[in-house]
Amino acid sequence: MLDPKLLRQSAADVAANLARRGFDFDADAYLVLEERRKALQVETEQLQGERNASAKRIGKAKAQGEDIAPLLAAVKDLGERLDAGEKALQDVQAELRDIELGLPNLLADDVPTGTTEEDNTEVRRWGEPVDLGFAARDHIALGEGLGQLDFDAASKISGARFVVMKGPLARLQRALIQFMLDTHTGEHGYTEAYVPYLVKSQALIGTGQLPKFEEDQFKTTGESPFYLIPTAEVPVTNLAADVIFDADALPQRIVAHTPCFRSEAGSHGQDTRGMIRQHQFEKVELVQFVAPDASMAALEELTGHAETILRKLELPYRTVTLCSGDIGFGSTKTYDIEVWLPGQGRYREISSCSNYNDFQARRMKARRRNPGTGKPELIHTLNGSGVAAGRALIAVMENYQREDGGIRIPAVLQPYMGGLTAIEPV
RNA sequence: GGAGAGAUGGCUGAGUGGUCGAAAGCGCUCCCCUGCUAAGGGAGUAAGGGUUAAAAGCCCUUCGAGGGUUCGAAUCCCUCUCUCUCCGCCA
Repeated sequence: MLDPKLLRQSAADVAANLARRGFDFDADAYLVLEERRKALQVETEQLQGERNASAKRIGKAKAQGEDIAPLLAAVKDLGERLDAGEKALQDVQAELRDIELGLPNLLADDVPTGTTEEDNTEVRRWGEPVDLGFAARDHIALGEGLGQLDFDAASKISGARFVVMKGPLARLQRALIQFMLDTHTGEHGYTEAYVPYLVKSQALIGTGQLPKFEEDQFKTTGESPFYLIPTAEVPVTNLAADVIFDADALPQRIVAHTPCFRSEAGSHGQDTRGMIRQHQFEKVELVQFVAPDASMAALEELTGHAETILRKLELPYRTVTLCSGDIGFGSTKTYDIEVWLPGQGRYREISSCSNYNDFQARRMKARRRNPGTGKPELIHTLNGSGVAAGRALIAVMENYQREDGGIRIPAVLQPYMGGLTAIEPV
């Protein structure tokens, strides 16, 4: 959510910024509504003040044994006027809130303007795509060739966009997850967290998936349904909801491994084969709570933490700044890390690292005490994949494949694989 | 799943219809005093919002959440959520 004060005072500037995203914010309509809110609120609060004053008067009169009948008569119609005013005010405020919850975050100045991923700008590249010396297979051919990746079995059980893994390949994903968690906790100062995978709607409102992206979520039935988390960002970031951190409590860095559930509404036809885009996948997520002036530096740092994983795995990657048309709803600036996939002959997203500044914090009332004034102020939140485990598995398979269909195990993963150095074809 | 108890400010904890945003203690901040010295005294100390260019001031809201009764609700009524205790069941 954007600062309502900013919306009131600089609606046109906000509209101009959001226009870079291709988002149309009707500033004039908002301001009209805002004027109405102002009038109604002033009026309603005045009536409330009257009610409070007269109630006090009646109380005093009664205590002194005076006749309160005339006082009661004087406030006879106050209740009705107050009810009407409060109702009208509530309606306008709800309308304003609906608009505000639907507004994306303001873009940082250095976010490139563009419309599609073609317009993202590369900021750095690490490693060189390896020349395998033979025709690279994709992860599907490799996994099925090993008999350890089974899309048919998954489809029988759950349908499209699921996978069953078996044997060393299943273990390899687990190894990747353990390796990532250990690296982030051991070397990058993150605290590991285990969190719920089912959350209330309020949590998704806090991080920005709701109300706008309802159709992307899986949810349970019932009167107050649970939502399946689309990313650990949701439960982890909401740890800061309604919290006022002590002045010296930030930054906080939290890492969590969770499965992620996405309906992939609107992505029909995209990546239908293989396990690039699944309804269920594993991810290690990095989240940071930082002081308001520290978030841009933290974004660089967090992106570096994710990159470290790929470097240790010796997977070639490039890092891009998402352009205004490709960046996510709540982010002010996002780096995507794209890993080289020989089977596809191109770089594919394996991590997305975003600075939300106070956008999520305002929605979930995540604050800290300002060290100077002692007053509460909104913190900044960041998150990034560190990294997507399913896609990391694909990357390892395709980059470490041998001509015979076997897969070498990256050195850093071997301890997690019981010393295994390769997955051998049968 | 059954029975019971509870939810108040950073914490402990009073408060069963009015002068209560809320006693007292602890903690914290500032000031003063000081060889009864890991002491004493004083003042301050919730959050959000409106009005304002901003501040001050003034006002509004909030005692788990929502609804109701009332001129007036922390206090009465209803619904819900959560926590704790006991029983049952269970990874």
